[in-house]
Amino acid sequence: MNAAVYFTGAYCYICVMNKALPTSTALQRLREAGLRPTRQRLALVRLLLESGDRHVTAETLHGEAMAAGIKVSLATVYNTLHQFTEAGLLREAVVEPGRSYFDTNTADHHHFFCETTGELRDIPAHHLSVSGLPEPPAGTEISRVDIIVRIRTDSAA
Amino acid sequence: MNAAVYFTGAYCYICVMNKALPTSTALQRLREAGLRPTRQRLALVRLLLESGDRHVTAETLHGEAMAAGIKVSLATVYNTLHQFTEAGLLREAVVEPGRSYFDTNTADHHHFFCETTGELRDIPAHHLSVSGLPEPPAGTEISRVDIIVRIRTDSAA
DNA sequence: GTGATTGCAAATCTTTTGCACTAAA
DNA sequence: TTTAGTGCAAAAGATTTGCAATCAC
Repeated sequence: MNAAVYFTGAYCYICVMNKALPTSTALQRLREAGLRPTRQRLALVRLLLESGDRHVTAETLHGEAMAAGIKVSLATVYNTLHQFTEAGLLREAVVEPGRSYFDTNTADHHHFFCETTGELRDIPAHHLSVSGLPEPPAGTEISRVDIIVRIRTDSAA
Repeated sequence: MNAAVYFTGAYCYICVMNKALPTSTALQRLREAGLRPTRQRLALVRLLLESGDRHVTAETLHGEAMAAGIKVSLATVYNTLHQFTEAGLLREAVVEPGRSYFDTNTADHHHFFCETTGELRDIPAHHLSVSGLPEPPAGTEISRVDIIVRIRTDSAA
């Protein structure tokens, strides 16, 4: 990788990269997904995957990118999140009307959603089991079962 | 109830009412909910509760009201749906980003959601059981568990 | 009458899209 | 080059809000 390529304007891309996912891994992920590794995608993959399971909205990820000095437009963040989701790098979680969360955990799992704070937390699928699921209506097949455990902070009077 | 009160302009409110929930029941529901029984609320309660379990969006309910000759603005439909939900007459179901469904079934239950058609169908809670639910994070309590079984029509090649 | 409710239109918020420009291969 | 990707600003939806007019009590 050529440092010069990533040194743009007022910020040093390398500094951001140092703390993030190794470039090789990020590149590999994009290649596997069949997505051209552009500067923006590379930066977003690293932000997303550098730490463990994460839940972001387009808005929050865009904010992080800005804070890290990465130049990327909100429209591109939206587009990229959807491309990543289609490519299987992310999963979309629908828990609130009017807001989409994207989840870096693509394994089978479920969620705690705190109605008070808006925080989303994973529940590994192996913790849970559902029984008594009725047959899906004729002519349809199950694509996924989502369980959302809605919680709220104890009402401390 | 005074018929004259419900005879407004170009349509006969009574005609609409004949096929719907008895007025007494609709009135009672609103009274129980502490909501002043206005013409619009009365009409919407009846549309919502006249038949069994229903799933509506503000848009679809507004369309039904229009078709039935009931004068009500979309903004009022939105406001009313939320008032009904707060009052426990309805439940909100979040299944798709960018669209809120309201469910006339307020009993404990879950959903099939068809990704192909957008159709929502109830699964009575007694059909299902979930085991292995982890303790909610400290300081929080569970308010509800939502299970969405996402289905799609068989991919007939 | 008096305060709650409604309608309308404008505002807000999230998300998508069109198109000229830029960058990867 | 050649084509994919990006940024911006405008558009598109869904939902909410402000305020004057209207309605229930």
